Amino acid sequence: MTKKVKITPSVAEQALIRLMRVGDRLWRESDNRFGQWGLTDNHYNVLRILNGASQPISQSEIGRKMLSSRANVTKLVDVLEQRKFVRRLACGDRRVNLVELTDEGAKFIEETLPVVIGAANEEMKPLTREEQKTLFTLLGKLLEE
Amino acid sequence: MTKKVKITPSVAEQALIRLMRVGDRLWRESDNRFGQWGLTDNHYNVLRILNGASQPISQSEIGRKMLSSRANVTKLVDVLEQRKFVRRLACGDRRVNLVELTDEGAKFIEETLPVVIGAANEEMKPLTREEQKTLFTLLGKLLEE
DNA sequence: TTAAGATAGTTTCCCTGTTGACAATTCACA
DNA sequence: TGTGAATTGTCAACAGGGAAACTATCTTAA
Repeated sequence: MTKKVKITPSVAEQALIRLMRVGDRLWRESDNRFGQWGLTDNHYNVLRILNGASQPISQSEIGRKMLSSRANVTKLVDVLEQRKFVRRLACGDRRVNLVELTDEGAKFIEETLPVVIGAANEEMKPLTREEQKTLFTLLGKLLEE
Repeated sequence: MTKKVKITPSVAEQALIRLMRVGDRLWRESDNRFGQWGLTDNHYNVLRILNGASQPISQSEIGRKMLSSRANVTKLVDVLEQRKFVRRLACGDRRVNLVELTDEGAKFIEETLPVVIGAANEEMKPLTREEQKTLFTLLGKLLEE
């Protein structure tokens, strides 16, 4: 038996580890779910962002909103465009591509939404509505710097 | 302007989205931190698991504890062994490799621990100790099936 | 006006992790 | 006892995402 390091984790660390664990599990399950439609979680994320935006937005803006590299946004939009869920528009600034949700993309979101919502509710079922709210606000505090 | 889908997210969904966001951020920061020592978060994870185990444990056991595929555990242990942080032992069952932390591995953990702990505390600073505890228990409820 | 710097998107290369196939070994049970 | 099923670790192939280099374009300031 070799030497071991005695570690007594603080509350902060324990909470942090669980956060990472839960997050990891959610990302996996989410990715599985979207795989069923030949997409990644991140692909869907782009669709949701575009659906939520009041106007077409640039790729770099998308990248900023989802913490993804510009390079990756290019790829994501590529496949979404190939699937006709999304359209690239030229605009005044010739460096930028504005991206817009197509009707087909909106239809896709509409059709898949029940599944996504159902999964989320199922996921959070172990918590009461009140607990979900506290969780929400606690996470909010962590998110703002 | 194309058609949009009207979405009014439930509390469950909102909490879930924040969970994924926070988790994602923590994994990124964590990976950055360990990159400084030429390791991945997951490499370090293996070390911590071995340090916490009372005896050498098999690779598949490691994989189970960290939700990683057997194939990946092979690679992780490969580099840790190359770095002399870890040792593979034969055992009764000739299919399995028992893995054990070396003294050098323990030393590495000991030296890097302050940084890791400091980062965790910094991360959770926006929450009071009480809030950290509630967060911890709420996540616990989500983790057990 | 023009030259230096900033910004957007793409491409290429690399790293990490998963899946599936495989060989070696062990287990279950007829 | 012996045969089919399960388990363990490894390898090859593949997919997703990041970083850096590159081009095109725009902005700023002299």
